[in-house]
Amino acid sequence: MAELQRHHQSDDGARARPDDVLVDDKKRVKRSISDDCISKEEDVVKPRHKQLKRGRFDESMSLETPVPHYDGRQWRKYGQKHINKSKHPRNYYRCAYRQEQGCKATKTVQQQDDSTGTDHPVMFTVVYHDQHTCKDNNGINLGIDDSETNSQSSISTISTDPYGRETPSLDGNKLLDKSADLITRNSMYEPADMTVFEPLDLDSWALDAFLRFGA
DNA sequence: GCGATTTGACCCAC
DNA sequence: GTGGGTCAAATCGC
Repeated sequence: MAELQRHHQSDDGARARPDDVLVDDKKRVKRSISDDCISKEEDVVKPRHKQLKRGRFDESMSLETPVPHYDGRQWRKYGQKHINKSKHPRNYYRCAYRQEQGCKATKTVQQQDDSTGTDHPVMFTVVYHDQHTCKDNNGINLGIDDSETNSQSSISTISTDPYGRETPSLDGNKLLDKSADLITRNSMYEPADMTVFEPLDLDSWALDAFLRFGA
């Protein structure tokens, strides 16, 4: 179904973009300009954010979950990338409150290659980077620092459990809704077999996610 | 119309 | 040189 929709969309997209060539041309022009006059362009166009790559993150935690989106946070997708030797693309999400509150939390979600069989629920590897420094809409700090009480409060505030179908009390939780919904439907009655790969250096944010999935 | 998502390009670490 | 994380314009959907 999702596949059909995707095809449908891409078909639509192909049809609905009579100016594809134009767009490409624009991009090409833009690129060639920047190639030709790099320094000049950089003066005019706002400089690209410094892109820090590997080793950027001080903290990260990975886990396997059939419901990568139900972690009680609001995430905004900012990228998708096909990863070498991996069947499925990796999706990149950052905290929805990044702009408002400067929350640096990000996560990557990648479907596992061997999870496409009918016997097992679709499993995703979710890697969380950095910690939430944001507060949710209720002004409750979803971030870390005070570990126990904080994780408690966030759990009680956002009683999210894919199996209980209680989602965060954010009516505008459109973020990630469709895919999350799909994924959840696919797997909501399956046991969540969670594996934490890293030593459990559980800050509350990690603990929060961990508890949420019924570790 | 606005906000979210998609997607190709860019850029840096390895 | 390659892989992978991020950006940002274009597009989509409500």
